[in-house]
Amino acid sequence: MNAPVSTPTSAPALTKNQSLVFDVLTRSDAPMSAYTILDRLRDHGFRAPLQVYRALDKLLEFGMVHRLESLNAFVACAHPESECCGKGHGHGHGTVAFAICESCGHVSEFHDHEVDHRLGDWAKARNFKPAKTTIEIRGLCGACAA
Amino acid sequence: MNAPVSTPTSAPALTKNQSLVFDVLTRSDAPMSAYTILDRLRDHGFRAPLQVYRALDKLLEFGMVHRLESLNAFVACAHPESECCGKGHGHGHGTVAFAICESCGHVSEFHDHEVDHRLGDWAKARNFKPAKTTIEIRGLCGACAA
DNA sequence: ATCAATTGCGTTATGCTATAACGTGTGTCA
DNA sequence: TGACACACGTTATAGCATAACGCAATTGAT
Repeated sequence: MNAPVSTPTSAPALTKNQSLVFDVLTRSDAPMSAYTILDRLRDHGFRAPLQVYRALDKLLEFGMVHRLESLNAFVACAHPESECCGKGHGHGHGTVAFAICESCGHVSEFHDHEVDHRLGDWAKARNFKPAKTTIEIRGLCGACAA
Repeated sequence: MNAPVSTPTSAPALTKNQSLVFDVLTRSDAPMSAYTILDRLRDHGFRAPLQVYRALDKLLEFGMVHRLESLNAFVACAHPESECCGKGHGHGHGTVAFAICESCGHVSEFHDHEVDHRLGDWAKARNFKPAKTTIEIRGLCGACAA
């Protein structure tokens, strides 16, 4: 009863908890902390942080959700589906960057090949093997800076 | 008695607590959490986290210490003193990037003009006003990847 | 000189973020 | 059918960070 339910889509099948967490994040305009997600899902039977963290772990693994390190919060991935520069396997993009507005909370997700390459070159020159790269710009978005 | 003590150097004068925290970070090979710093300084009279956090806030403000967002930890700034590309005011560098080895914990701090520019251009094109940019690459350093 | 503003400090209490450790149920597949 | 993998639920605990109080010392304008 707790196994993932297969769907007609190409995306990985999500379990009930994973779907609930993903839906909440998708509907949100701003990043959400795990505990805020938990509160949103109390009516759906969520009682403990682990239920959220376990779902988030899987969603992160699937590339459907990103963690914002400077905020200790999470956002649904903004890439529609099959964006540019897949890494070969199914899910998609390479390193992604975020611009986070400290006034309205809005987050813009973007990708820059050149930045990716420069960081990759730096690593290669030093035999550093990157596993995960975080790029987050905090500041004021156009609307709030006006 | 708690005021900063002036020194013959050009760096900002540090208070006793600030010096203690900075010294501990400087001597460390790896990033340290605030609570680890606290434990190292119990013998010097530190009793509470706030003593550490307050010192860290100032050191961050002075640009003498960096916070690693993906680790919730802190490192002393590796820039000797007057590196390239100061931002006009005294303390120094623009955006800095970190390569963090997940095996040995070593952190390399570096700067890349090109990356800076690309991210700056992205922001400018969207009227986004950057306040602070975080770039952290986690992976395996040359020594550990071998 | 003196008073107000500022800054650093110490303490207690609290809140937010994340994981350990245990046991249950279910689907898969040899 | 039994071993395995995986999702789940629960309780407890660990780790990171700040609020709110009050005191001491320095600064600097009057």
